[in-house]
Amino acid sequence: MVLPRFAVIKDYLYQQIESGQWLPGAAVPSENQLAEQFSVSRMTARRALTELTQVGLLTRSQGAGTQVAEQLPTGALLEIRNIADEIAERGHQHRADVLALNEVLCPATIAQQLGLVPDTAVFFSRIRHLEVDRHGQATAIQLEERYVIKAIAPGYLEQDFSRQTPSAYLSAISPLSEADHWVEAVMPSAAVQDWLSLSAETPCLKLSRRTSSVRLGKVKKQQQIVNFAILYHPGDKYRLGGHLVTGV
Amino acid sequence: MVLPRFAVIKDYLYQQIESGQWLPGAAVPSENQLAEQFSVSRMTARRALTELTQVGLLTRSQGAGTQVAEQLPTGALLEIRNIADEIAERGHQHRADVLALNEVLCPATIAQQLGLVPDTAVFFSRIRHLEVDRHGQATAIQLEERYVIKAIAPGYLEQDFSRQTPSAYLSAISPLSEADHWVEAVMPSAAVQDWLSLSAETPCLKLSRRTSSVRLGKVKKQQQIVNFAILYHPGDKYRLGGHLVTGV
DNA sequence: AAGTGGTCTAGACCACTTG
DNA sequence: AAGTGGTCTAGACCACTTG
Repeated sequence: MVLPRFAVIKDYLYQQIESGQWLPGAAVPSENQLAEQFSVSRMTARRALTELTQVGLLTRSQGAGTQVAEQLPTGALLEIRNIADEIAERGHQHRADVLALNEVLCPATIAQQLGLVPDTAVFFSRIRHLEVDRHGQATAIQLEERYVIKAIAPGYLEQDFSRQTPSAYLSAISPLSEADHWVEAVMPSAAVQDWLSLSAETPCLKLSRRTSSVRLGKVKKQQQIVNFAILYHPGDKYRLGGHLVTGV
Repeated sequence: MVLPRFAVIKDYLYQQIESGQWLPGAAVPSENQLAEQFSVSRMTARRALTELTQVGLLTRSQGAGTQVAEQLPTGALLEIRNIADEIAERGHQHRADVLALNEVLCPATIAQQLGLVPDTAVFFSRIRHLEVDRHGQATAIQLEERYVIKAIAPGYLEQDFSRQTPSAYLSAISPLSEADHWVEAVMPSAAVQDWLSLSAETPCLKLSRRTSSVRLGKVKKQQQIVNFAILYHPGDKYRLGGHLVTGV
């Protein structure tokens, strides 16, 4: 197995750091030093340094040099999957019941998230997502409540969300987006219990998400809040899973 | 504001995709075509393509060309922060009470996570993390139960975990690591209620994490499971927050 | 056979930080 | 003033996919 030259240098740097030979904050050889040491061009040495910087192992600054990054295991990441994909991956069927799809006056708490004044008219959808197994047994695993800025998706109320999820529809409309989200453990309200067929003692995983559409300008980034969604999951039937480098 | 040439090309490609002019799966101009179109060298055009590929906007394959990536908003990410950092960021004090620090015979459920046979001896720690505000008011926000492979950290039982978190200690010992984790909503057991001073009706956010130490070999990656941790958080006093591109 | 992306070179000029 | 990283060029050779 022949590694490209830049990969050989990456390996070398990686080993020095992983083994603890180079501690966080330590100076790393410069592009020119590595180029000479490995008999490659500066561009090749540079590539090794750049790629390790991109994954967070090194920090670089013009004029000052390259260092081993501080505090590698700062934060781990949890992946939030699309509910329909997740179900499909388990080889099960996804079914969506549209419980509500209308225009509402935005409650104050939601208005705050959307950057609107309370009682502004917004589109609202409430959808129950069910997982149907091979025997036809259906289990409710997510209740989705979504508030959408009207101007963003004028045709929202005309969609058939039992066929395409609101998420898929909105993605198609504003392809690239940015999201803030957070997770809490809550006891379900009587209404949520009813919609998800839960007992009063089952806690829920509540995922809140605010999405913005992003447009990269020449100078600055323009953001436009698109929607706010609250996703409830039965605590005993759903997990948010993840996998990523770093974190103990 | 003068953008570097590769950034101008990135902007152009980004706009084509963001505006929907180029749909997922569509062919993107080749390196040579872009080089000519923007009057730059192939390496510069290549850089624009490479960087957009790294963030997942494009897919490339040797011989076949470059395409707009399918299913951009596939999964969002949630960041899991280190509890001590999080508290410090809010300008509060972190306090850790070591409730247990000893050697135990590994319960079957934990053994399965660690890849051990049940009843193997492992190190165990149970720590209560508290947030102390400006008025000296302390609130328990995390109960950490951790099972550590003995060979990985022989000195584990001698550490003072009220001063340095187990996470920080283990990071120092095996600098680079990889983790699987998942989040659930659960009702706390009587013991957990007691340790976190919770009422019986408060649900908990339960974060489970299995960490492996990783060594990149020339040919394959070697993994070594390091520890398994369960972190309980009061549902009404704690949120897992995140922010990242993609996802509606 | 022609075109694509992947690797690599030996130069260049620049902005920046450091002694 | 010397060294660093950031950008860029005009070439080269290669493995690979496609008509």
